[in-house]
Amino acid sequence: MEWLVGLPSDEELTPLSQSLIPPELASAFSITPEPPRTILDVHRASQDSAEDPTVIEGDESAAKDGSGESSRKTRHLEAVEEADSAFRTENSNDESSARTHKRPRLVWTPQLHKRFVDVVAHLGIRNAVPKTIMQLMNVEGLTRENVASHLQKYRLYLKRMQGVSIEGPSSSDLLFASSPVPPSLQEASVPVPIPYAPPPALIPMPVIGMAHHGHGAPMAMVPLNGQQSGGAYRGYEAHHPYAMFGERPKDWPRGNNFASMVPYPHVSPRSK
DNA sequence: CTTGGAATAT
DNA sequence: GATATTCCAA
Repeated sequence: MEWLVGLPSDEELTPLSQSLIPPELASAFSITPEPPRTILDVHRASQDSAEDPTVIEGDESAAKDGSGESSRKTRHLEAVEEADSAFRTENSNDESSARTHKRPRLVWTPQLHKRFVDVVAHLGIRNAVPKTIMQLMNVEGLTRENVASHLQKYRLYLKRMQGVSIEGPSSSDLLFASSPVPPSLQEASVPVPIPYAPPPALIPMPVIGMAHHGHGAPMAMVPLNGQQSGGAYRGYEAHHPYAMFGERPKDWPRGNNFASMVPYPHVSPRSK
């Protein structure tokens, strides 16, 4: 197991599912355009690409399946796989024609959120708007409103952070804490290569195949020692894969003096 | 006609 | 709480 030492952690590894060849470039060379990854693909790849050695070695701990598997290299994916798709399995009826039918509720898994944060960070808050973020994330099925909604919440999270800096990440901040945003939300208007989706530029940059090692089994991660004793940590087991956003600050812009905000910039007389 | 985003709804 | 949807002004 010594060989594990020094290997990049899961977070440090190059995110999978990044298009190595820009669409334009691909088409120019008659290369079959690489289809955008499905959220499910991302996850599958994440877990499947390389089972965590520590887990493969007959360590059943990861397979909290509990369905009594014998000592074997259990592909604890069957159970997980389905349950882990970002979109909740809805009606098996595939009649849905993109329109006319509402999509299943999106689940912002750590993987997805990671991409989101990366993109936002690379864009800089100024340019980080739903549409752009969505495009750069390059995840099939992801809609603008999906991103918009998440972004809205993400901003709230950021706001809370700058407020009280000396505040240990609460148990529920796990997800966000795992993919911290560059404290200086500097904008990178200058194209810092965003792995996930190549910008519409035709600049053939040398691309070398990179074998990404897989992904460990961070899923089993659990709030470190102690934490909040009282609050039972149900986490993904009961509800969501991870707690994304932390709890709200004890007291925030309630009737307090936050002069910067205007009473009602939005509301207008509904005279129609 | 499209998009960002706060407010609201589920 | 997490996401979705509504709604209006840019």
